[in-house]
Amino acid sequence: MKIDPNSSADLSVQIAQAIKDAIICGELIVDERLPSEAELSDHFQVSRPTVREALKRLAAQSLIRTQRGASGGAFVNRLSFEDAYAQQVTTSTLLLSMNAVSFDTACEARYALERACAPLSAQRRSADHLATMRAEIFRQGQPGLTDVAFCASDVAFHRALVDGACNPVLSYQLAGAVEAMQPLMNMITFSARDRAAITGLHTRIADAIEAGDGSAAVCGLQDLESETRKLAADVFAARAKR
Amino acid sequence: MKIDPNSSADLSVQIAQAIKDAIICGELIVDERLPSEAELSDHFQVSRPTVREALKRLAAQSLIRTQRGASGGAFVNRLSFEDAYAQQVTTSTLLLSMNAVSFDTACEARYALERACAPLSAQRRSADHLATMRAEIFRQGQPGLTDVAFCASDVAFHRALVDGACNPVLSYQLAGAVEAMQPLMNMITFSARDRAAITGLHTRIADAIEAGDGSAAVCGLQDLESETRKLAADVFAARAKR
DNA sequence: GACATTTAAAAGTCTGACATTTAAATATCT
DNA sequence: AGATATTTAAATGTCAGACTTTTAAATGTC
Repeated sequence: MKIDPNSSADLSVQIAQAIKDAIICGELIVDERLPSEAELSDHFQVSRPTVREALKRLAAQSLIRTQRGASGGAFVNRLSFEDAYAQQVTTSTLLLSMNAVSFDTACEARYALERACAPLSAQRRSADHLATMRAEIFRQGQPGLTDVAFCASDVAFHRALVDGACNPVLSYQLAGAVEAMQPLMNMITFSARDRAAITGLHTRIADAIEAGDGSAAVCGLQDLESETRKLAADVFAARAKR
Repeated sequence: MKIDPNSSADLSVQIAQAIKDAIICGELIVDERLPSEAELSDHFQVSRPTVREALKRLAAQSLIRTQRGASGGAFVNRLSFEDAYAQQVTTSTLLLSMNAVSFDTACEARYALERACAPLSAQRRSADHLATMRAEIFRQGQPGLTDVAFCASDVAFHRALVDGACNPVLSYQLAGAVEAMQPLMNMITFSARDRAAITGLHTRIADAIEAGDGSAAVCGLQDLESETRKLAADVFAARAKR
């Protein structure tokens, strides 16, 4: 682990990168303890605050965790699926909100990816996944449900569908696509009729998953995509007219 | 933007979270300048190094950028697709390498997602995307190509396929799935015969994309997945025997 | 052997200072 | 007057050293 004293980049950036590289190339392995801040500042010939800034950068990416007290220090963190999932969701959400991504573009991506999961989910879903889907469908039919709660339930339904594929990598990759749509969906007001249409399609999809019929599930998702996009188009058109 | 003085969490974590929340909820908008470090430390009643650690955490996630000099400071950063893409790739790569994800699991996820892009790509790909695919196929046939270079070319081919869908959200979401496979693929040694089989399938896929035949491309990807998994299984079996 | 106490190591925080960068204000020259 | 050089001030980047808090391990006591 070395830094280039002639580089114009900030020291804390260089140090963070050096440690990150060491982790990526396997020089530092999971749960291994990094040298203490004092030792690092000595090694890189910088002050402790500078080392600390570098470590905070890594901590922000869940690459390390720190522990206080005797035998504490910074440890290489095993990046868990949960951590990666959470990162993926916030990054995707911000990406969409900051780049004026159209509803259609995001929607297309989401459903294209979900359709990829459907056949696997139809084959492998556990009873639990199916139960979650049914429970969310039931919730969506409840009167007095707010639009925000309806959208949240929608996301939960789709998440169960994706998780049904029993492939954690797939679940992780889909996290952003599914959850980042929620803020966009929240901009829509759902009439009772819209909700019924959506819930009906959800039922169709759940039935297909239950029957192990992947292609039927794909068709259901296809129709749900059309329905969602039509709905959004109507809402935006009405809003533009006003 | 407030922090809870009774919380047990580190101050820099709390401050970073407070600013992050302000960005997510739109209280701070893109390119807006945050208060100076001195003002922030005054506002939160903490020292400047503590504020700086918080800012470094945010900078690590590309949520802010800092600029030195007069009229410098920290600015809310527009999260670009490039930044998000890079983050996604490193996170996915680390996730796979640190969690002993099986080759099959990662492979399944990758090809399932790619098949989702194929029909869109067949419809929308530009001449440029197609040219890239052809060029990579040509490169893969060159004698004397190292295994690592072969894998890199493979990734470039698939990236062009995905980008052909002309949906930046899709490209971003696929980044991790496609690129994170590279280290896993690099563990395989490709015989001349293996390479020919893969390159042949690539040609089949490119032909289908060129013809605008989405389902043929999906079939090609299906076969490529089988081929890849078979190949990997053979390599691992041979290695286990030794 | 079980429990309480001490101790030391490490991260977390603070204060205050200095260095460096950079844009804007000011001064100077043509 | 306008262009160019200089100064200035504000902001981040860096440093040094001290103090606080947490925590596990060593030590001591019953």
